Amino acid sequence: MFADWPASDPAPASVAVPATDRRAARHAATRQEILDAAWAMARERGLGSLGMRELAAAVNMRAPSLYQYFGSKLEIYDAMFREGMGQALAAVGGEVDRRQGLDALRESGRRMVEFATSDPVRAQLLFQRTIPGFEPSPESYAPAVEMSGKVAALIKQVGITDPQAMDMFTALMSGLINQQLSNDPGGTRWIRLVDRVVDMFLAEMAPAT
Amino acid sequence: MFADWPASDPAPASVAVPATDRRAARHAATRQEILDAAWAMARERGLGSLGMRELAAAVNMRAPSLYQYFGSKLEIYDAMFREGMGQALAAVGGEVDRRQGLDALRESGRRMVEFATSDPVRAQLLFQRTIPGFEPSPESYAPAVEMSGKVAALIKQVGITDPQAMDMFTALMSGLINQQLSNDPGGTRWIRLVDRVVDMFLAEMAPAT
DNA sequence: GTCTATACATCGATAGAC
DNA sequence: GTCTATCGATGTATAGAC
Repeated sequence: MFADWPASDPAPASVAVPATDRRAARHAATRQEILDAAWAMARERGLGSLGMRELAAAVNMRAPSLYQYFGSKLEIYDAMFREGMGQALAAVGGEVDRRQGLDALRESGRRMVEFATSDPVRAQLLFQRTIPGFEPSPESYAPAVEMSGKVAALIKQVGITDPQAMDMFTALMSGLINQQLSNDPGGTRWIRLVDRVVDMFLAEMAPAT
Repeated sequence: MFADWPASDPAPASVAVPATDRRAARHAATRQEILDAAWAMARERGLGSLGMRELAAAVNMRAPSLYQYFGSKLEIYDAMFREGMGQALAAVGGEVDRRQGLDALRESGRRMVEFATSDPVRAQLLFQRTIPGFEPSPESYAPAVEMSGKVAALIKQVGITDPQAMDMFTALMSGLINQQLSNDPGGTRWIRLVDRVVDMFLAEMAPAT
C-alpha cells in the first residue's frame, strides 16, 4: 500500500519520456540522481538556496540539461515533495498498521514527530509553505491525504468520537515538531514530550479509557 | 514598557544618520514609509518575493536610493522583524499585565494565537526561519526574549512548577497557530480550540486547581 | 545629503548547434 | 541528449548630478 510512491518513480507527464524501455529506465535513473543531489544540496545550503547551475555541476552537467528531466526548478521541488510525502506515509503508516488501539495512536504520534524532526529541510518543504511560488501538485500531495485518513481512523478506532479530536491531535504533534525544529534543532527537548502530550490528549478526549 | 520598540525607531548604526534633528526626523519618516510599503508588498506577493526595484517604485524611488535607508535587503527584513516582534510583545504582554492567574494565562494564549494568525506574512517572518540568509539581529530578537519571560512568569504565577510546562505551553500554542495558518488560512478552525487546549494543559499541569 | 544612472554578477530559463 | 550562448530579471556597488 505504501509502495505506490517509490523513490524511483517515473517522470511526470510534464517532461517527455523516451520511447524505449531502455531509455526510459536510464532517464528515470538520471532523474533520481538529480533528485538525490538536490536533497544533498538543500541540506547543505538551505532549501531555498538551490541553484540550477550548482545542482547541474553536482551531477556533471550544465544547467540547461536539467530541463530535460524537470520542466522548471519548481518541478524539482515538487518531485522532492512527492518523495518526502511518500516517506512520511511510510514512516507513520507502515508500523502503525501492525498495532492496535491506544498503542497504535501513541506510536503514530511518536513516528510523526520523529520523522519530521529527523530531517529539518524535508520538514520545511513538506510542512511549511516557504518556497516562493511553490505549491505541491495534487499528485504529490496525495500521500498527505492518505496519511490524514489513517490518523483519523486510528482516532476513531480508540473510541474517540469528538469531531475536534483530529484537529487537536494534529495541532499537538505539529506544535512539538515546530518547537523542536525552531528552538532546539538536532536536540530532543520537545521530542521527549510526545508521549506525555499524547496522554494528555487521551485524557481530554477519552477520560473513561 | 512596550514603548521601547516604536514603529518609528531611528535607523540602526549600519546606515549613516544625518546630523541635524530636522534631517534625522525626515530620514526616519522615509525609512518608515519604506517599511510600510515593504509590509504591503510582502502581504500581496509573498514574503520571499520582495524586490528592491518594485519596493522602491512603491515609494517613488529607484532601487539604489533604498540603500540610503537600509544597508541591504536583509536589513529591511530585520527592521520588519523588529517591528513585528514589538507588536507581538505588545499584543501578548499588554493586556495580560492587567489580569491575574488562570485568566491571564488563558488570555495570553488567546492573544498569541490571534496575533500570529491575524497576519500570516508577519507570522512567517517572526516564527519560521524561511528567508535564505536572514537571521534576526540580537536587538531585533530582544522582544521575543522578553515575551518568553512574561509567559514563564504567568505559568509560575498560577502555581505550576513543572519544568516542562513552559515548553509544553509554547508547543501547544505553536501547533494551533501552525495548523491554522497551513490548513485554514483566514478561518477559525484551530483558533476556536485555544480555550479548550489551554484547559487541557491546565488539567495536566495543575489538576488540583 | 538625496537621489539617480549605470554597471556588474548571478539567477532561472530558452534557442539552437552538434 | 548535451552543449554554448544568451535573455531578462534580480540584488547591489559606485560615481556623480542636483
